[in-house]
Amino acid sequence: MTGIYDPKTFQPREAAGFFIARARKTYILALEQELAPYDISSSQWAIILNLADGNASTAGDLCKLMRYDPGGMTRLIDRLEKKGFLRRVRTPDDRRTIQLELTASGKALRPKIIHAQVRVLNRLLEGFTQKEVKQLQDLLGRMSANG
Amino acid sequence: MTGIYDPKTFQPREAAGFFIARARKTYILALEQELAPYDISSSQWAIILNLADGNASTAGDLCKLMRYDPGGMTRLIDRLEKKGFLRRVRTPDDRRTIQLELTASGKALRPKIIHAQVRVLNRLLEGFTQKEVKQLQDLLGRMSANG
DNA sequence: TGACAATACTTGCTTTGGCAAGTAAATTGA
DNA sequence: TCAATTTACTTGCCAAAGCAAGTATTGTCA
Repeated sequence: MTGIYDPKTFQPREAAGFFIARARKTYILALEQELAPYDISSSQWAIILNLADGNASTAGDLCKLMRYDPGGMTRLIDRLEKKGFLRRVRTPDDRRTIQLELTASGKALRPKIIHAQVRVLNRLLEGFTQKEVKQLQDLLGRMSANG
Repeated sequence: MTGIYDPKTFQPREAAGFFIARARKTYILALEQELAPYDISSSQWAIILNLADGNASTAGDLCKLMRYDPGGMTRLIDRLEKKGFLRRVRTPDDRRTIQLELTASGKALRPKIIHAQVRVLNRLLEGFTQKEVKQLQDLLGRMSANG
């Protein structure tokens, strides 16, 4: 079975990798602008959301979920804690793990983040049909599944 | 005209932004593994390629092309120069700009990078038809164009 | 039980990447 | 012409992210 791309004719700036990287950068930059008023960066909002939605409750959970380095996660949480968006809570049953709890101001960020994402995505997906969005997500999902 | 996503029903981990970010991470991680033997990181190979292919010849060119910060670019170039993959060359006609020239070992990286990308992309795109790849690139291209 | 391994997080070191301020050279306009 | 602006790069500062080594706690099994 011959592959999609051939090294002899491969043009980096016309391959899927390039398009993905560029779309991601476009998305991140737009989202950062939307979130600037709330004092959270493009790496911090994902943590807020995952905690708010119950996808994770510890640093370890977040690392697995986001394929993120534990060292970096510790420091990200440090900054979010310092900003008052979450707090670390030790639990007696396992004194190694530290539960993360959003504060009131942390919880208040969720709707702001959701709205920012919706605004940005709806703008970037202007001219797309629902079917095309579904298709895009499906194609990207299949790529990730191959990884 | 109503948008693609609605804040009331929006689920971050099932939206296009999430799929793009995940696919990009999958791609970057796989590519980094392939390129590890050659001592270049995921931000350095793009510079080598763009210089090798004549898409850029100065730091400024690279910044525009990659939407990259000039400060970061200076230091990236520092490291690539220290590794011996390129050199800075002042030209008399405009003494502000600094031409970047790949060394022999820098040029030798191009085919390695191309092959690594092709290997990775062909693996991640396994099960895709040519048409689907084209479609993916088209959808992502339209997103970026909206940005 | 008690040594050893596994788990969960932290810290140090490095690269990456952005912002802002700074320097040097070239361009513009009164 | 020459002061002011623009351009091109550099430097300092910081957040982000990965690797490796370290600490504390829990789990395992001989």
